[in-house]
Amino acid sequence: MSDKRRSTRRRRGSEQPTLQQVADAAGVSAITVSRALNAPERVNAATRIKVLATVERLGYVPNLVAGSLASARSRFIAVIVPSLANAVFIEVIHGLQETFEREGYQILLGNTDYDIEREYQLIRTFLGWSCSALVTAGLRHSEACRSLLTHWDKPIMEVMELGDALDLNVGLDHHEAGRCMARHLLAQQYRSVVYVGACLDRDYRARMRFEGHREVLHAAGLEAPMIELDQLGSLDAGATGLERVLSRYPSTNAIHFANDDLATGALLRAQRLGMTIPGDIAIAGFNGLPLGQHVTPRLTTIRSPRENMGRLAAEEVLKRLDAKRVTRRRHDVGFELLVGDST
Amino acid sequence: MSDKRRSTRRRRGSEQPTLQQVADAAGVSAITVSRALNAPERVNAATRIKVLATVERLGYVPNLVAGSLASARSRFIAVIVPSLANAVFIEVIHGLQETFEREGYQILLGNTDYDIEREYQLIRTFLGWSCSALVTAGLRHSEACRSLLTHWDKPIMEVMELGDALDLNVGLDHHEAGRCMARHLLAQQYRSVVYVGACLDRDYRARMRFEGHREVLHAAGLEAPMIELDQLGSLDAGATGLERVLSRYPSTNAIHFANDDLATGALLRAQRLGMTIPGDIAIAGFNGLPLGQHVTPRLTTIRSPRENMGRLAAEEVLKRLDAKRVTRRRHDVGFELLVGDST
DNA sequence: CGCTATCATGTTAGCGCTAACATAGTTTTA
DNA sequence: TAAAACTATGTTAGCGCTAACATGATAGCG
Repeated sequence: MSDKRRSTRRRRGSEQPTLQQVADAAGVSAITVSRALNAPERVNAATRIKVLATVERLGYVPNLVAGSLASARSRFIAVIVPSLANAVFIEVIHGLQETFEREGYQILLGNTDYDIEREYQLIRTFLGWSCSALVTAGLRHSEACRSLLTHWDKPIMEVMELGDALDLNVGLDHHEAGRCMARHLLAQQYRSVVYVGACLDRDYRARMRFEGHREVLHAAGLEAPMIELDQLGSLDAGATGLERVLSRYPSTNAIHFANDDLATGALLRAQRLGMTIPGDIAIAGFNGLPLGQHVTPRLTTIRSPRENMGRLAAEEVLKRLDAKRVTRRRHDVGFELLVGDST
Repeated sequence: MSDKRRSTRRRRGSEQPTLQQVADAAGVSAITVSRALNAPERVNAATRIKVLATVERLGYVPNLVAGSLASARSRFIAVIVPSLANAVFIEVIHGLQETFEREGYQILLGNTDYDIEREYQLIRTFLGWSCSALVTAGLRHSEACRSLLTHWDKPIMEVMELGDALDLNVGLDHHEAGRCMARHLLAQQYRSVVYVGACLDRDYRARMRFEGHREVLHAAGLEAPMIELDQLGSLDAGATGLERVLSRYPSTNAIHFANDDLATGALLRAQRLGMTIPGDIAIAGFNGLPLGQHVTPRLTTIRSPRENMGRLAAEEVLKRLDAKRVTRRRHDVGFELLVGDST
């Protein structure tokens, strides 16, 4: 029970060298190696070169877990999206990833499948990873989630939509987008317009667009019928949507779809059925995905700056992380009506 | 310099309670709280309930970084793909994510943009996070990357293609897929067939398919011209591809595209140009994306079981992590020729 | 030439958690 | 009924790294 009581009872998964071993091999202290790697300017050039050579020689890979624990911060950014099936989120993620990776941050990606409870679970887990910031899609969260986040002191970025955000906000006004398309359809003299969406309780931004749409139609003294599909945005669902409109509202002359996937699915189905667009029926979408611009007739839609939204969101978060500089909290990335030949 | 020399000099970002605080509040030791959370069956039911109630009451969120350091393993799975722009990888990721998340693993997603050096960098970083396993797309890696990985003792899964893998392998035979489609085109009596791909040096699986294709055409005594685009799979690139074929090989009667995006882009462009498919020109793709099945004529393509591939890969990795059970190392998920109306 | 300022590096003490061993209480077994 | 086996919980010692402070060397200054 003397000094002999050494501590050999330790695991050690692989035989990865540690910082200390690099330090010993280089003839410096551990902290110098740490600094040579993480804050090179704080180390004399000659020492730095010697240390980095040793790092190379031993094949040292820093244990980021240990580093994060010691410094109480990781270079993780939690990113939470409601779906991976939708190209929109992929592009936003892409914009985020590019920008964050350039600064050495790693994205932790979570997918809620449009389930607000799942968001809470994911956020809990992510907080446990000492993320440097959180980027999440949307402004609606569960109560538990809100209270968790209000006690959190790192940047929180809510993207996609605009409104009363917890912290930072980059997005666009979905009500206004819905109004915009409805006005366009009315201006084109369509009077019998159906809105078709999918799972609007979960994809509530699509519902917001519907509300804008309905407002405009009501203001013009028109009905605003709506059909809700139970399969989230897909070409298949769009085809189903078209058929349902045709059987339920046969006199319809325009369909306003909640997104481009649905709209394109409907457009392709209509063509397969031998219908003329926009002669027999006009079709409009939302998102401005490339697909809609490749079909003939080109789809009338609303383009949202998706990758840009990701990039801007990342930049704003980075600004905050850098200097805690006070930045504008809300950024409206806007949208653009893209008039194709389908309306 | 007596006992007074207490350690108050510690940061502590947010006022998150620690395991110890939960333990104190619940009147047990820290390890009991740890067990109540991570191995509930090792704690008496009454104690467990008491502890979990305290956890709830204090809003305790486990510090996963500390846990990972102490246990030398994180519940991270590194996943590396060459692109997010391609729906194929999204679907594989989806399959992986679903399966891994169910078992409480978190995916660390890396995107190489088809750059093999970038893969090495990403893997280095990911190893630093003590990932439990690595899933990467493809069998080709840089030398540095190979040597890094051969010294790593956790499961490595290479997906998408089949062959001489480092460890586990789930994929399909791209040479054979190329051959399969070429045989189909020959069987349909097309004799002047061009292969169109994009960035085949980076997307080398597309090149493998081309090689299979060429093999079959040569065996039939035919030329196998190829056009390489410099923009990765997109509808736009496909349209360009079509135009380039028409101008360079005007007598072509079938185009074998490296993937469905290209093929569909070409098909839609052909239609816009007023061409008949397959009358004027036949078009074939690869992947079996839904899009290709919604256009008219339906695209002839090869369906790969994408989500399945992700799911199977994840399951095999999990088996390994669970029990180190010896599993089959190589799984051929196969593919299926989907004869549409475009050939 | 003593004083402070700056630079380069080192020492110490944890970050919050869990593995491994230790201990006490309870049940089983021969 | 004592030893063995199991159950429930605790104690101890780090995991590998970095923050904060400490130290020593050199430079700058009037």
